[in-house]
Order: sequence, then structure tokens, then C-alpha cells
Amino acid sequence: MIADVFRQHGYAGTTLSIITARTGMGKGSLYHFFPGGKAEMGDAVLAHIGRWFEERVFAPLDAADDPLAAIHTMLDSVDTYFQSGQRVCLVGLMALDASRDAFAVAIAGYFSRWHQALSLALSRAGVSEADADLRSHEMLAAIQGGLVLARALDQPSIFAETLSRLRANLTLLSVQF
Amino acid sequence: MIADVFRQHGYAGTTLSIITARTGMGKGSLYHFFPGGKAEMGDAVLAHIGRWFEERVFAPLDAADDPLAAIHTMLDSVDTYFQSGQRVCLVGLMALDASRDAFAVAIAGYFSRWHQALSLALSRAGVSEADADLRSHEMLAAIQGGLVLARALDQPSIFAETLSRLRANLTLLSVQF
DNA sequence: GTCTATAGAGTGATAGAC
DNA sequence: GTCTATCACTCTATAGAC
Repeated sequence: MIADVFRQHGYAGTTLSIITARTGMGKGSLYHFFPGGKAEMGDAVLAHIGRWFEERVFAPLDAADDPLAAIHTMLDSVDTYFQSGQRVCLVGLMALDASRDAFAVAIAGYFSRWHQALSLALSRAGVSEADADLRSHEMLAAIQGGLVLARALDQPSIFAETLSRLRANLTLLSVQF
Repeated sequence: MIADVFRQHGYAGTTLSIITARTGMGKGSLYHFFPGGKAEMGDAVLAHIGRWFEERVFAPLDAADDPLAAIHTMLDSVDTYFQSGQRVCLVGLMALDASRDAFAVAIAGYFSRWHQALSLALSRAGVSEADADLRSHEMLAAIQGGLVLARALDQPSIFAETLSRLRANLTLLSVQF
């Protein structure tokens, strides 16, 4: 809920009054749960996102018997999470402006954990380690860029386009090995 | 100069005091040049970026004799503009948060103009129109996503990686036709 | 004297903290 | 709800160019 406010307005653009209006919580309750104020709310939101991805994306990738199928499942989860391109990635958004500095550990952690899990899966699917590293970066960048473009042009279908291209590349991969 | 402040802090995170501190201009001068205040500064910055890309990227793409070479030149310009991944794309940043709504025309215009010029060049390089459309989206998303990832992980080299991958794909294209 | 550019005190509104 | 700091912004005063 608070996460949606941050996603919509960014960290700097999120004000406590927006949060109180959207959540119905008074400022008192807000500071009861988050004594550290806005910064602690940012930490909590990033931690919550991190837990969601750990459970639904990173861990399944690590545990997969069939790594290629697991990457397809990852793309399903990504499509669900980002609501087919209608929802923005808060971590990516926070990476771009000055709020990154205050949340650098959580932001870098999110992407490096994802990169680690994805490149491991790719390499277990038969890709060389060096190639898996590059392809993992490529896929993560495609997802982030797809979200940016979809929102900039107000065409969520561009994100769907991105995901099907990634799926097609995976299929090429499975033919190759 | 003002553009750098917006790039660093985002639109919402940019305060007039940061601008006066960084530019040395007093509020008087600022409001002399931008009677519309912060919103007009945002417009001016986006217009300035749009002009830079029109001159250095879009028009050359349109006018190119050798479309494939022109796309390589585009990637040079992109590398220069984004300082090899150390500079963020303000238009992409503004696309992600609520500031998009106030600047939607400029933001969508930037990306659709780029997309138009790039897909035209691709199709003149021999790619089918439908394919050029998709590949153009793919390249723009890769650039945006590369910038996000480079900054999130604080590894500008990821952006260099992105650009060389795009170049390699172009080379595959020139072999194909 | 007029004009453009500048500085900065001062406005009400609203921020985040408590 | 109350606090102080800071927000975007206004306004007056002043500088030098011509």
C-alpha cells in the first residue's frame, strides 16, 4: 500500500500527507510503526519487495530442476508483478535519482541477487559462465527498459513485447543445447 | 547545468535552493528567465534535451545514406551523451514517476521520435517494417535498461556491455542482408 | 531614463518530525 | 495536532548597458 505510493511518486515525491491520505493512517500511527520516518518506510518497502522476489523469483531459480522452465516461470512472475507493464519497478526508479545513495545497499542487492540467480540458471541450462553473465544483464536490462518505455509511451504492450522476445531467445537457447 | 540538477535529483527532488546553490543564480534571475517557475524549467530542460537528440541523433538517422553506419554513429552519440553509463536519462527517469503526467507530451515525443527514426533506419537497412518496429523498441529498451542497471549496481561497464551487444546485433544484421 | 539581469528578504503553504 | 524548516514563489531594490 505504502509501496504503491512510492512507486507512483518516487521517493522524493512521496509526502507523508499522500501516505496518510492513501492509507488512512494518521501521522501518529505512521511514526509508531516507522519511528525512523520516511527513510524507514523506504527501507521497509524495499525489504518487502526484496522478500517477494526472493520467494517468488530468486529462490525458485536457484532450486530449479529444469533451469530453462524456471526462467519461463520467472518471466510469468515478472509479468504478474509488473502488471503487464502497467506497474513500474520502484527499485529501478530509486536507482535513477539521488534517493539511490540512501538506499544503495538494498537497490544493488536486489539486482545483484537477481543477476546471480538468473546467470546461474542460464549456465545450468548449458550457457558458458561468461555468456550467462552477459545474457543475465541483458535480460534484466530488457525488463527495466521495457518498463521505462512502456510507461514513457503509455503503451503497456511494449512490455509484453519485451517479455515475448525474452521467451523467444530462451527457445533459441534450448534448440542450441 | 539546471539539467544536471534534474538528472541528479529527479523532478520532485529538485528544489529551487539546490538550483540556486548549483548555478549561482539567485531566485530573481531564475524567475526572470523562467516566469513559470519549476515547471517551466522542466519544460526547458526537456526541450533542450530534445533539441540535442534531434540534431545529433534523430536527424542524422533520417538523413543517412548508409543506415547501418548511421545506427553505429547513433550508438557513439548515445555513449557520449550518457557518459558511458555514468549519466542517467532524465527523460526515462521522469517517465517513471508522477512527474510524467505533467510532461507526458515531451516524454512520449522524445521516445516516439527516436523510435520512428531508428525503425526507419532499420527498415532501410533491409529489415521488414514489422521487425524494424520491434527491434527499435528492443534497442531503446536496452539503452534505458542498461542505464538503470549500470546505476543500480554502480557499474557503468554494464552500459558499455549493452552498447557492444547492440553493435554485435547490428553486425549480424549486415551479414544477413 | 529605460531595459535587462540580478540579488535576496519576505509571502503563505506544506514538508517531515515528533 | 504541533512544531520548525523548507518549499515554491513574489516582490522590491539595484546594478550596469545603452
